[in-house]
Amino acid sequence: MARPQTDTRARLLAAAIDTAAEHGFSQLSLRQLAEHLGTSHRMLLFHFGSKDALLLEIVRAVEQRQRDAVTPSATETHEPSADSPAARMNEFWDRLRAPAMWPYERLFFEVYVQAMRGTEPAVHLLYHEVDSWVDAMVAMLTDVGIEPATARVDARLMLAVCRGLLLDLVANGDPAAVDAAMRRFGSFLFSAHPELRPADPESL
Amino acid sequence: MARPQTDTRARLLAAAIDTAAEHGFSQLSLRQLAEHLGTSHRMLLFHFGSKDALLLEIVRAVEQRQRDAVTPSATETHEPSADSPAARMNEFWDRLRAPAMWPYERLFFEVYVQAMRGTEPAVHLLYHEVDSWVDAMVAMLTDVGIEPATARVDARLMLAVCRGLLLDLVANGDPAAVDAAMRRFGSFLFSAHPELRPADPESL
DNA sequence: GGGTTACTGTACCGTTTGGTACAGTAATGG
DNA sequence: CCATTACTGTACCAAACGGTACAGTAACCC
Repeated sequence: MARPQTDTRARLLAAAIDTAAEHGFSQLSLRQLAEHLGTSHRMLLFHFGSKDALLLEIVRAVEQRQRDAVTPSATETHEPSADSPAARMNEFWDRLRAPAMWPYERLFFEVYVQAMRGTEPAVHLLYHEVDSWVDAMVAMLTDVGIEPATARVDARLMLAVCRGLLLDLVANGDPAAVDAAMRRFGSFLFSAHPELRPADPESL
Repeated sequence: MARPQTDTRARLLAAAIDTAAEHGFSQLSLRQLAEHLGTSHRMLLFHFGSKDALLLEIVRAVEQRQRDAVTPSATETHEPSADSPAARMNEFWDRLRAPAMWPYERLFFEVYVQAMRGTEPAVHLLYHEVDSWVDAMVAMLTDVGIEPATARVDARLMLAVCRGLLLDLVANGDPAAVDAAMRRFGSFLFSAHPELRPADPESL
């Protein structure tokens, strides 16, 4: 047993992220985490060096997930605006609101709140957080013909709507009410930009 | 010295809320808090019984602040729709986005995140949280003539916009960008409800 | 076979945590 | 004057925390 080197470490990290998503990030202790993972806190310190180093890797994973959520996946054939704007936004929202994502959204908000307090491992999340989301949404909106100046404001607003509705959803668990509010926002957006309106208005 | 009974307690609680708003809620320890308050953790336990009891009182105070923020203050003469809808919404947002409120909004989000995890003293926040906001905004919107069915969806969306933009604001501190997004949302809302549009479009 | 590398368990360290025991002080009410 | 009430400081407790020391064990390479 001299080979693996970083194999167990990667397995532990993936399991640690899931555990943090499921049971909480801010109150996490190495001993509790190790118990969930079927190991000892001694092993976590061996593989990650310190608690902060482990938390930092979790934060980086959350950061990566946020980027992946907003960036069109590289596996798909990427033809610019293959689908209608409405279809792309619906798909985007459907991915975010899926119940399977709730633990990871809770994890995101937990890290975000710690980051806004300046707590050390979490603060790295904020470095490009809002900017990268806004940039990605601006790209999505300009891609379909909205002038950049307007797109930037619309993108920031849409980001806020997504975050606010997710905050509602993960705490209250009422998808129908949240979906209705998102559809309403879609209709606002398409009223302001009639050129984006889908042929079939029911798809909103 | 037999009189006061609850005087010091009230003073300590008010100071504890400010300290939690300024320095954080979730990582708070009785000893650190006592040091900020110029007393000892022994005193906090004497006046509040336990840490959880103290945190619960802070949570209740956060709850109260949220209700006060959304309910028109009782000190003002309360004539229905004395001001235009646009003016009332502007006033509402101005109150929320004031830098002096940032610590208390951070405190709110911190408690909210703990509540969505089910953490014990914080969870009381959620019991009537979204409902009371939505109800108050529904009242504001129906008050100016919007049919209740639409008002409920609009209110939930507006709540999400406020929360999302505040989350952006308290973490990134860019009032201009956030204000622009809120104005954009206002224009969306007033396009959907032309009867609410103010006489002076510049007031948006 | 021997040394190196990768990993693991046990046992411990100092510190901080929420909470308690207990003695003491100071003012009021009878 | 004395008992009660309201409060405060000191000193302690067991538990949990992050982190370390050290002695192993098991697989691989030479």
